[in-house]
Amino acid sequence: MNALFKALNDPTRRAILERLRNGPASAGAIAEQFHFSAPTISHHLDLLRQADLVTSQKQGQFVVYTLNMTVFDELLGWLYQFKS
Amino acid sequence: MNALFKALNDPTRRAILERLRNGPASAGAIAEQFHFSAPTISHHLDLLRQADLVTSQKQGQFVVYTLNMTVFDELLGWLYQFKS
DNA sequence: ACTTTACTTAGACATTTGTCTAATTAACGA
DNA sequence: TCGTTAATTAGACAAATGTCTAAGTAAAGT
Repeated sequence: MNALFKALNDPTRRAILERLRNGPASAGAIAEQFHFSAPTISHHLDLLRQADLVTSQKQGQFVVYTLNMTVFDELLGWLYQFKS
Repeated sequence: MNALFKALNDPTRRAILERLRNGPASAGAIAEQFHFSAPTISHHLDLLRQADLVTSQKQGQFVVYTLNMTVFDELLGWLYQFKS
């Protein structure tokens, strides 16, 4: 839960998630959209993975990141307790 | 949106929100539950207010904090775009 | 009036965070 | 086998964050 909120607490990481809504993408393809260095994006992807918001598979040279939506259920569950 | 995720990215602040589910409470009453100093809790409450997650009204000596659930709709809306 | 109670503001400080450059690893292509 | 491309790891650094103590403000009690 901590890792989840931590991962979501950054506009770049949220934008990456939104990017991944359109389907899986390689680290490089993701990085192209942002004006940050590759290591920075790599670090963001790492935090997203720690929160289990994305998964990654190595495909040849590339590392393909995929959105994992099941984690959102946890968040929805937490939110739901406030909806009386 | 930034203020919202920022406010949620701390276990103490989330615990305060959960405390407030049981109804409004004064800053002091909230602070009693935690082993942090009053200024620290006051600061957390400030961040929650900045995110509009709580409102505060002064009642005599006391400052009563109330959960504002309407903000969760914004979060639910953001989440919803991922639920294909 | 003075003291106490409730809370916030101000300022300090260690830790965490987001970013960078440089170096490293791994796969591909000629 | 060598150079290129894709990505991560390592290390540095400024900025943001969470905590504290001390000081300030304001309402209530006596």
